[in-house]
Amino acid sequence: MSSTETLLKTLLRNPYSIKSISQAKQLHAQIIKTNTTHLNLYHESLIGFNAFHPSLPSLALKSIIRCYTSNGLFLQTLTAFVKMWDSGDYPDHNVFPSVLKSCTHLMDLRFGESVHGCVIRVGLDSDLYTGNALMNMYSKLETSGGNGGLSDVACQVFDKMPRLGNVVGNDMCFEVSSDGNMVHFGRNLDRERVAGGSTMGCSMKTSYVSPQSNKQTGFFDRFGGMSNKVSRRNGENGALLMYNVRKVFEMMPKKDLVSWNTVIAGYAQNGFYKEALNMVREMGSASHLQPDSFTLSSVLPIFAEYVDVMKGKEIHGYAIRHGLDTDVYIGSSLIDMYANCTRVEDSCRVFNLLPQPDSVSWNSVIAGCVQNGAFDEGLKLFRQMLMAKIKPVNVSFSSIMPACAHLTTLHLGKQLHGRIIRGGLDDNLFIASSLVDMYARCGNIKTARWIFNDMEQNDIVSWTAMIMGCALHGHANEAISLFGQMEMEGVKPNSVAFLAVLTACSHAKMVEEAWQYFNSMVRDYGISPGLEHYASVADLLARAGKLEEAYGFISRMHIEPAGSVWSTLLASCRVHKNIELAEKVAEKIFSLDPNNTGAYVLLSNTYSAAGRWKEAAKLRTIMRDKGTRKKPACSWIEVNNEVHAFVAGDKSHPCYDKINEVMTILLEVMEREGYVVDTNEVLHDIEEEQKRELLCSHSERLAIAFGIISTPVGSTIRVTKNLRVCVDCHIATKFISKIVGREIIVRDNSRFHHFRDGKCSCGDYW
DNA sequence: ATAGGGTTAG
Repeated sequence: MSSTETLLKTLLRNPYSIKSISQAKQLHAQIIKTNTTHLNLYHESLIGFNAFHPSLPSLALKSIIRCYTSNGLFLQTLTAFVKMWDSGDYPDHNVFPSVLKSCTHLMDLRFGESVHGCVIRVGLDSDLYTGNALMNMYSKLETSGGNGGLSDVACQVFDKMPRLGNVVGNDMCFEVSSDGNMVHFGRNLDRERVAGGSTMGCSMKTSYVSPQSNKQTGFFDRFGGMSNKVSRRNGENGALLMYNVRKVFEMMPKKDLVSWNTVIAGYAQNGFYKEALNMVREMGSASHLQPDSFTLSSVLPIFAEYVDVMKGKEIHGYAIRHGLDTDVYIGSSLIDMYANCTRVEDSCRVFNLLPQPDSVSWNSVIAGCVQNGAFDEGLKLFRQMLMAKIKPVNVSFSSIMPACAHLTTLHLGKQLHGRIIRGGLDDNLFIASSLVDMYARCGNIKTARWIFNDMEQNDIVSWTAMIMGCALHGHANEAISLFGQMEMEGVKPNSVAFLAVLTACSHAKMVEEAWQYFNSMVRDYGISPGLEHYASVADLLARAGKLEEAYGFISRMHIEPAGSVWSTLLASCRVHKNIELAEKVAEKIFSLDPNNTGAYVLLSNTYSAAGRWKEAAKLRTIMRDKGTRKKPACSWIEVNNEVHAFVAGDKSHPCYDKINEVMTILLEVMEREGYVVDTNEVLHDIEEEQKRELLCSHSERLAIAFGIISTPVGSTIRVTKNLRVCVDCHIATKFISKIVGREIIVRDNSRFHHFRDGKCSCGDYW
């Protein structure tokens, strides 16, 4: 504490040292000028001080209230307000906006309603600033439920706090409908009508001191209040929602741009999109006011959610014409809107044009990239953000973590986790869920489970992350058991959760169980299956060898099957060498997508596998004529933060000689132990020895061989492939894992095969 | 006194 502050405190503690109002005013001015960290202390002192100088308190309290609010000391604001009210002094138009703002931040609707009562009583209900603050409060705190205004969660917080005294026998001012909702307010209502209801008023006899005065922030983040755009999107069912905002608005004799913007934002945030847009129009016609940056950044999220890029662009154009396109608020909304419309490049363009991107702009563009699958770009931007000295916040971590999860870069994820813990952010629901997902996807199920168990509440997202992690890594039984536990704990599965459990079934060849879940989803939960659910079941049937059944299932889908759904069946036709069906399926794919090169290759390989070289060659000719090229199968492994990628027959790696040496030795041992190269699947027009060589230089095997020579003995080898693992490689890797005594994890886009001691976690179900 | 960004998807 500085010497000035000490002096001030001493003066305040010795009220007799102050002799006149003017001296007091000087002191007071000094308090406001001084650093406000210890405002709390000053306030306490001031209260004592007031007792000796009864003429002073109102003056001091009035300015200190504004001071508290502008420094985020919202509870102190309310305490001071109560003191002021108690002292019988009327607050003025400077006080109410601050007090109402504090109520809004503390999510205390009931206190706010009381304050509204005071506003009316004092006769300030026509004050512009006060009205605006009132509308803001109602639009943020009122929910559609009939519980008198507070959401369940908010009630829990609220009930723990000391309340104001009961309101009995005052001349206040709310009319209450039978369901407890306030439907009208006004002055001088008949006392009798108010008495029996659940009315709140403003006889503030008790003081308002919360035990939580040290922890004033955090409500919003923890309970997803107004900082969460999803949680308040409940406009469909809330007839009463926005009623009071509207009412205040209509009663305001003077409205300015802020008033309009507040109502528009209220409508937009509560899901009344049509009304919000109508108000923008009305604002122009009725008041000749032009939309400003506030208006636009309230409206843009509507088009983001509607995925209406044309309307979004209109706004963008308007912003440019009015020189508002470099505004960070509009910029962030535009970034989000474009990203939501899957136009990440446009998001980046907007971002790059911002002269001074702030934390939210950075987080918007990072989230935009990650949500559209541009993981590397997201990570790059995250690093740039750190270099720009922008401190990562909650949102930053939960936005970037999925990038680590999908790239399975465990070391990066762990680094971020470290930062999260050091920042004390690990109890955030979003962050914890994203961590569970990251660890689970990286195969670190134990750590995922540990974080999962440590969470205060497990919602559908964290459950699903857990289930999906188990499913992808072949722990089907654990996934299914988790799903059961989730249902038992009353967490209702959604379509993503069902997808996760179906994936688990699919990975373990559990056909019966899959049907059960598929049917239960429709029957018990009324969720209609999406493309992914169909794809998952079809994939399961096909891999299980029930090819005809899979064909029938896909044919009977009630939505158009995408090429990808047919493709998994085609891949299985190849594995099971069913040419007739493969031809039928390929036909379907070509009718949907004539240039699907993957299908040409698969069909051609199916012919090869069955020894029908002519047809295979014919297809390759067609492909060549069409000029289409399949993206080559590619595998990669990360060693020391460096990615080493391989394609089949790849001799370009600097360590190729070593790799080749290892593979030759391995092949010898493998064949001695019973491995037979399945040469059937390769082209017929090359020598047998060449076939062997070709097979033994699959991209997966090159990557594994490199892993063997470049990573510590005993450590896990992690390889990723951009296509499905092939059968021959699968068998070979089982041998390799046993011979070198290492765990090998091969990921083929969607599933992880854990090879250990000659076995694979998937039970040879490829 | 008003506005923008986040977790699960074979």
